[in-house]
Amino acid sequence: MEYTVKKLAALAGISARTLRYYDELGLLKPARISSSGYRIYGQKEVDTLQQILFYRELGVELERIKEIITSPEFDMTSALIEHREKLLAKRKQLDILIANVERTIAFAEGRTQMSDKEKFEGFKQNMIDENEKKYGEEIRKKYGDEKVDQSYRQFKNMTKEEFNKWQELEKQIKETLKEAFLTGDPSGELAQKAADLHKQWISCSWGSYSKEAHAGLAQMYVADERFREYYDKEQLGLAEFLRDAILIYTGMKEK
Amino acid sequence: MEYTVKKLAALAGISARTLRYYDELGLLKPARISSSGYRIYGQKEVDTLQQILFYRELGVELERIKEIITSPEFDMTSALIEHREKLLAKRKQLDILIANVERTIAFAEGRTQMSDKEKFEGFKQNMIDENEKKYGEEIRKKYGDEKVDQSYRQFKNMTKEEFNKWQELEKQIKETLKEAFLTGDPSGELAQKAADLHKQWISCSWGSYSKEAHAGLAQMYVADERFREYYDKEQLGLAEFLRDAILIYTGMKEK
DNA sequence: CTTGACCTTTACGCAACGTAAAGGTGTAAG
DNA sequence: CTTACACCTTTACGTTGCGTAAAGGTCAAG
Repeated sequence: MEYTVKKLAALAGISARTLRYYDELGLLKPARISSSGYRIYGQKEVDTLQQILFYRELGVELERIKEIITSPEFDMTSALIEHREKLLAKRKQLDILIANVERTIAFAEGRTQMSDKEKFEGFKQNMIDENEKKYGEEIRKKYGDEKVDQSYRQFKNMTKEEFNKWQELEKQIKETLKEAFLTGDPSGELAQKAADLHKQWISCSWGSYSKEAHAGLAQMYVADERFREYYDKEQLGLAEFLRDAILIYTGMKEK
Repeated sequence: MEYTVKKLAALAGISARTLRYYDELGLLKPARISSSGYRIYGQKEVDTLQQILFYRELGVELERIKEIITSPEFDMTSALIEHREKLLAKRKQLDILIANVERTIAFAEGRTQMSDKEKFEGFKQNMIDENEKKYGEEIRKKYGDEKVDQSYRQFKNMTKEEFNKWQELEKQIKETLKEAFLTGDPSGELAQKAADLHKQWISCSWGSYSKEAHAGLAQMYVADERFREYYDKEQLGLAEFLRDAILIYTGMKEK
């Protein structure tokens, strides 16, 4: 299939000017020029344009895109896989923004508290990592946490001490779990310690404890993406690892 | 709390230049100017900036944003609700793009066919609404859901039938629960039906079932915000209501 | 053979800042 | 006390990714 500027533009949902501009930059040259000077694009150009638009969507500058796709090491398939990852990350950021707007609505209606910092959650691009690295926990402690904790405690109707213990346990579980994950053995000492910490953790919020409930929740950690993501975003496979550790801990699984 | 340019910029994840530019445009004026000529922002400005960034995120021009937020009919809460809708629409578009990149990967590997038109699905902006109106659920079913479901199924290692049942149950639980919520009685017939559906639901992903596990999970529904939000975003208090219904269903609570 | 929808190049315009330049301010440490 | 340094100010020009004319050539249909 061959396309003129207007036709390719219509197909891709961009303007003809954009295509001429891309030609001018040397980013996307037409396959050939017709006898009357018209730009004619072919199959290869269609695919390249798709790549360009993926990069553009992700906020890459046109000059940089040119460098990337004209590089001899450029591989279509691995580029696509990278696009996928980046798009998923973008979606996560969007999810944070949506959570933000929902929280802000609740705040406007007086249903909850909200710190100034929380009001801008999800806007920052890669600032997320930067902030974490630069200031570590400090900023969060200073502005956000006390208020946030307050509202969480309300829901969990815990005392401040109970809540602190709960939070501390959560941190310990994650740390122990990540360390245990490196051993690869869910029946090992570290993994079993994580499972024990996890038992204490759920005992905090449930009044009681039972092996069955614990094992059941472990299953849920893998089955339900709300939980799975929470652990897997730290380390892929961590949710599954925790499940196995708990199943062994509760005696629901051998070895 | 009062902020200088740099501090507010850091809070919101933008540059100081941007704040000065917004001042220049008359989009966001500081609350006052210090004796030495410094811009000082207050609480009101923080909230306005949040609004501005929501609009900016949605691609609205600064001049237009100025018109909107300085309009006498401007209502914060309804604006936020609109933001939420737009952001959800944006997420839908992103989902289409993600489905596109996944399809393109499959195409590059020769696992499927793909038309030129399909290669640009998800790039176009307002095409979203058009697509929704024109094809309704069809496109999503065809491209989006199937791929998404596939990856979920992998993690849950369910067959397609099991997965469909699981999804169907989830929908029924929500519907029944919302209806039951209106009666206000967690021991009533509808609420108990929801609890029973919920039992079936967890039986799908856990191999087994126990009352203790079920009751434990119910506690977690209120204690853990990951779960709580899932139900409370439908209707505030729904998570708590479900917990009570399940506790009664499992005989862990009287009345 | 004319009309209208396409195509061409050239060129200026614009939004939303980034990036210096040149200078004043605030405060903590030597 | 002053010196350093991180902040603040205004002014002003630069950049990216196009939009939008202007002035003209091309092509298929009626």
